[in-house]
This record gives sequence, C-alpha cells and structure tokens, in this order.
Amino acid sequence: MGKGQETRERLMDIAEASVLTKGFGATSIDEIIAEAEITKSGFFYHFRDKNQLALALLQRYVDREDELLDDLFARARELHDDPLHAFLIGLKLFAEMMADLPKGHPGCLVATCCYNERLFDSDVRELNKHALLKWRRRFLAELEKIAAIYPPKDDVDLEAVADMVTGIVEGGIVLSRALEAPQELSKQILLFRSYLKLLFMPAYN
Amino acid sequence: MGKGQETRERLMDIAEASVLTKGFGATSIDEIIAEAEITKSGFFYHFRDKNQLALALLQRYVDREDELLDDLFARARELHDDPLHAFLIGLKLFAEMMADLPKGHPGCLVATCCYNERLFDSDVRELNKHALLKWRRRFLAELEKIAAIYPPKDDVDLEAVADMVTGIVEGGIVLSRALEAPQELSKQILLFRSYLKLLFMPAYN
DNA sequence: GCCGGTACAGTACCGTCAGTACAGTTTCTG
DNA sequence: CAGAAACTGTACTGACGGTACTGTACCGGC
Repeated sequence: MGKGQETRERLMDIAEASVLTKGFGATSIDEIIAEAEITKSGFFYHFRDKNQLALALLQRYVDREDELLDDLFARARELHDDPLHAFLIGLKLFAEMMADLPKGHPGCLVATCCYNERLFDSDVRELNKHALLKWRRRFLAELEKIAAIYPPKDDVDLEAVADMVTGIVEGGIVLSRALEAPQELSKQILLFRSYLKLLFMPAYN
Repeated sequence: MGKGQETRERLMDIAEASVLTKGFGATSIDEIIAEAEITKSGFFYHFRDKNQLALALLQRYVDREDELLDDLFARARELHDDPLHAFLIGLKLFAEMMADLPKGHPGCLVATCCYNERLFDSDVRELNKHALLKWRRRFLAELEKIAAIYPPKDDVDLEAVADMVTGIVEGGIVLSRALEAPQELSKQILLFRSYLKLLFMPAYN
C-alpha cells in the first residue's frame, strides 16, 4: 500500500469512528484532519467533498460486513450439512459476535445514510440500496434451500423473511443504542432465530 | 390555542416534515423560518436552540404515536376478547395502516435521534429512552396476558419480544426507505405477527 | 541529475448556518 | 390604558464545508 492509500485509509478510519458514534452531520472535516494531523488541502486531495467520503466509507463498510457474513455462514455450513441447521448455527454465531462487542454495535452506516438522506447524493443511496439487495439475495438463497426441505408452517413471502434479517439487525442496533443496552441486538437476532425454528422445524411444538 | 402556541405548532409541523425527509442536520433554521414566514428572532422566541426544537418534536411525536397505538389496540380488543387474537388483530390493523401511507412511513424521529447522537443533548436521549421503555411495558403487558393462556412454544424472553415490536418497526422503516419499497414496513410487521402466531397459537402446525 | 507525477502544506477566501444581542413594535388581555 | 406576549429588524460571531491557487518535499524512471 502506497503512502497515499495509507493516509486515505487513516482518514477513513477516523471518519468512520466519528460517524458511527456522532452521526455524519456532526462529524466535521476540521476534526478529522486535526486527528489525522493533516491539512485541509490534504483531505480534499483524497476526497472531492464530504459525499465522496461518505461513498468511500459506505463501500468499505458493506464490503467488510459482506466478508464477515460470508465467513460466518461458511463456518456454519462446515458445522452442519443441513441448510436449516446451518442457518440457525450461523445466526447463533452472529448473535454471539454481536454480544461480544463490549460497547455494543457501533451503529450501521446503511441506516446512517437512511436517516441523513439529503446529505448524500444519489450515488450513495444507490450503493446503499444495492448492498441491501445483495443481502436479500444472500439470505433468500439459503431460505429457499431450507423451504425446499422443510415446508414452512405459515404462508410467508421468503423474500420478506430474507429482508427481515437486515431489518432485525438495523432495528436491533437502534434499540441497543437508544436503550443503552448493548445486549439488545444479540437478543433480537436470537428471536429471529426462534422464528425460523418455529417456521421450519418439523417436530417443534 | 393562543396565537403563540399556533405559531409554535406551525414551526414544529414544518420542522418535522423536513427532519423526517432530510434528517435533522440537513434541516436548517433559515429554511424553517422562510417557510413559516417568520424572522429568526421569532423562531428563537419559541425555541432556545435547535436542541429544544428537537426535544419538542420528539415529545409531540411519541405522544402521537402512543395515542395512535392506544386507539389501535383498544379497537383490536373490541373486536376480540382473547388477548392473543386481539394482539394479532392489532398488528394486522397496524400493518394495514402502514401500508396505506402512499409514500411509505416518513421515518421515525426516535431513530433519527439515534443516528444523530451528538446533535442532541442528554434530555433528548433520555426522552427517547423513556419512550422506548414505555412501548416495552405496553407490549410486555399484552404478551404476559397471552403467555398466561397460551404457553409459548419456544423459550423466549417476553421483554425482548416486546422490544421486538419496536425493533421490527424501526428496521422496517430503514428497509422501506433504503429500498424505496413502501410496502416493506407493512410486510415486516406481518412477519412479526406470523412469529407470534407460531409462538403462541396451539393448533398451529 | 532532472523531470514529472504523487502527496501533500500554506494561505486566503466565500457562503451557509446556528446562535447572540438587543432595541423596537404590534397585538392581545386584564 | 398598562403590561405582557409575540414578535420584527439589524448587526454580528464562530464553526463549517468548500474553493482557489501557489508552493514544495519526495520518489521512481530515463
């Protein structure tokens, strides 16, 4: 990694931390460059404006989350051949990971974008949308494999169930932060897991 | 309502609409006063600063939502004596109400606060927390009545299930907005309803 | 060894926005 | 008619995002 890329990453690290704790609007460029010990010129050399910074942050964020989920559910499939049980194991691993974050999940850039709409241009919103659609496809594929084996016990739209994973996580983060209860997110993920058990597991009564 | 109160309400109406579509940070006082045809002095006569405006907006918002939920679940109890069925009816009514909003739910001020943390002082965060705790109590009371009659088919923490209502709604709003799919929120509420059916209804298999 | 790009530093400036200060004015109310 | 409530008007400050442009240290290639 060249020197430029290094500085760019450092700026993004500082910005991300600030955005996730204070929100995008409350994160000032002056503050970022002070912490990075760089001048304003240096910052604008790397990012045309704050929107470009947001775009870069979001891109990096969704790539990382994607990789994390890939690893996690791949590991779950290693632990169990059955798609339902693998998914349930994956959710358990996910919940445990969220529970282990000592200060709770720092927040989600996807939702941050959502609640700061006009601060971001159409590029950012498009990227955000595509990230959510990717997660929908990811979970839908798993759910279809499950439903093929275990007929669901309620008439549900599997696409909506796939979206529910994202929704539960986003909602759980809001709850955790607003209630100052770090374990809340993990609990919500486990409740979703409970739903899948009741929905798909045959001998569950 | 005196003239002062009237102006105050008008300012809050304009501000609320702007905050829900653009976010709090992107809502400028200059913009609000232009639309309200009032001077800056006039604005600061009613609100000490932007935090006071946020506090007033949030207070009014949670009061309204509270009243709405009161009416809705009271109506549901009129329609069915059994607490489980009444709750399911209430959720159905809620989902229908959310589906009928032509442009989707405008967003939730509670989550807006959550994702703009530093913009708001501790008063706002406290109010936010108390609102969520009130909803927890509300739904927990119903769930306990249900669980007393219908033993839950999975070992769940009813408090977390109560929080799940709020979480599903918050998450659903994020999904709706980010995906530009107004029906998403309604679908997520109905999925939560499906969970409650599977969790509590005896002959459901 | 100098040439050109990369990666910044420095300086100066502009518009927008939240917020302050304070004096003056209208409008309602007792 | 007094006094409070509900503003208007004007002038200003400081933080912030962003622009513009000049200068410069470093670094690899020829």
